[in-house]
Amino acid sequence: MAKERRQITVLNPIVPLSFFQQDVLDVAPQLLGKYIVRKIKNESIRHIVTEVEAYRGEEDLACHASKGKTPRTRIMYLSGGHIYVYFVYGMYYMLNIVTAEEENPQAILIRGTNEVSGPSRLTRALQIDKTFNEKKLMPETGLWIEESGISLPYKTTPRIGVNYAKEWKNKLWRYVAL
DNA sequence: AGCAAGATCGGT
DNA sequence: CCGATCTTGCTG
Repeated sequence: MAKERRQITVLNPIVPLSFFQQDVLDVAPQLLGKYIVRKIKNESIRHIVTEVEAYRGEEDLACHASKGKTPRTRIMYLSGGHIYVYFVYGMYYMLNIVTAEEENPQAILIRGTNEVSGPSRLTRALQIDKTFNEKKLMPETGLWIEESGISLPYKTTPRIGVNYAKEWKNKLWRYVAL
């Protein structure tokens, strides 16, 4: 007689797209401690988000949308939960999550996890490139966010690499888990 | 069509 | 501190 086996696979709840459809300054700190999950073939890579930055609207000179709606920035005008990936310095992919409602251009740059430090290292580790651009955070995409039940304490600092952004460079919109 | 700058990283 | 490397948006 076969031994009875119960499959006790405790799944972390998937964070719904609606979570991202609120102001970026509310969403960004809440993202710390959550899992970012990347499924490649049969393997699921799970990192804990530890560092993010908020980019908020056309008036924010550090935000790409400060140039208005262009071929590149139109992704930021989609509803929260869309994925915005862009290419910089000729070699690096940056992963962002769009927030807020449609036509309100905001996004969160994911800068680091418990496994990697630096936004480009993250996309390298999770094998994320421009093919994810404009897709949504969901299992079908191969990239999504899961609840962890943990809310990490954090500090805020100015955003990195945006010294061109006049007074906006001083906004404390970088959130780093302690 | 040409140009300057960029939400970075790794090596001096 | 500096170079790599190429997309993007702006200028003309």
